[in-house]
Amino acid sequence: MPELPEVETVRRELAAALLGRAFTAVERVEPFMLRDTTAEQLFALLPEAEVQSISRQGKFLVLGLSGGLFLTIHLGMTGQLLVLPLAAELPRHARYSLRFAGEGEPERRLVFADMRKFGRVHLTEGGPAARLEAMGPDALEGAWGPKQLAKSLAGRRAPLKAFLLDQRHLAGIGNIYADEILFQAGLSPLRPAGELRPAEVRRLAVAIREKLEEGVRLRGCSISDYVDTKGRRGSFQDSLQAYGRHGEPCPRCGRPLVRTLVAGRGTAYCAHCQR
DNA sequence: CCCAAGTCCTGGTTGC
DNA sequence: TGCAACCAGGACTTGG
Repeated sequence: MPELPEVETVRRELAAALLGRAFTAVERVEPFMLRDTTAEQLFALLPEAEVQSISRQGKFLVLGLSGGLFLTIHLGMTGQLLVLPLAAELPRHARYSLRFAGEGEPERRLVFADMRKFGRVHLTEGGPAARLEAMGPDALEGAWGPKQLAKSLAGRRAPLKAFLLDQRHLAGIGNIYADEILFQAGLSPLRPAGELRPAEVRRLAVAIREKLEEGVRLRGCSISDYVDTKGRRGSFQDSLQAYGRHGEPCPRCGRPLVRTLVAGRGTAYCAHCQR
């Protein structure tokens, strides 16, 4: 699943491939993907727009284009953003394809492939998609610390894991990294979020940054469909300690990890080490 | 048939 | 009592 580290890996590659280059044509687009825009607008506005910046907030990518345009992209659950030469065939589940080129360069394609239909793209003028405004600070690069974390945790009765998955508090954590962060911090996913003691909040803050940094360093988690813009897998899946490992021994105490459901999501944790 | 899980939406509950 | 904030759960999607 593309979460913060996967999207950050894609962002870095897109920066190398796209910055300073311009879109030349909209080759294909499935209308169901579009938000805040229509296919007609996409066809009319995108060609000749130059890519001036590529940023990320949580799991959203934002391409700043010339003419005050912004392309906001979400990979959904199984979305892949691929940079391909024109000679390559379009992948099976290509949902949209944008041609681009730099001065005197051959055209290439930016292809969004998505087996399912959770991915979205917005073309807006003047700023990124409006829904980003409701999002909390980026969980890795945002300006937050234990103090702010304690503040947003305060009074909440929802399970801790549900809090981590809620993008309005911190942006970028999904199901895989939530399980890994909670294991690292030694905190139960079921703990009411508002009941953490100060020392536990500090442990949580450290674990969030450490696990996301590790994910970026390992170029993401390819446990299912995730690949980078060149189709390469990440390797964080080889370092998983909790996610998907229910029934296997806890890496810390050896007792079997258990599985439960939190916020409708499968959750693996150690009932002994995580309190 | 159930499971996987991103975000959005709805409707019910809580507490000031 | 009224109201906003909060929270749980369903919808959507397709392949294993």
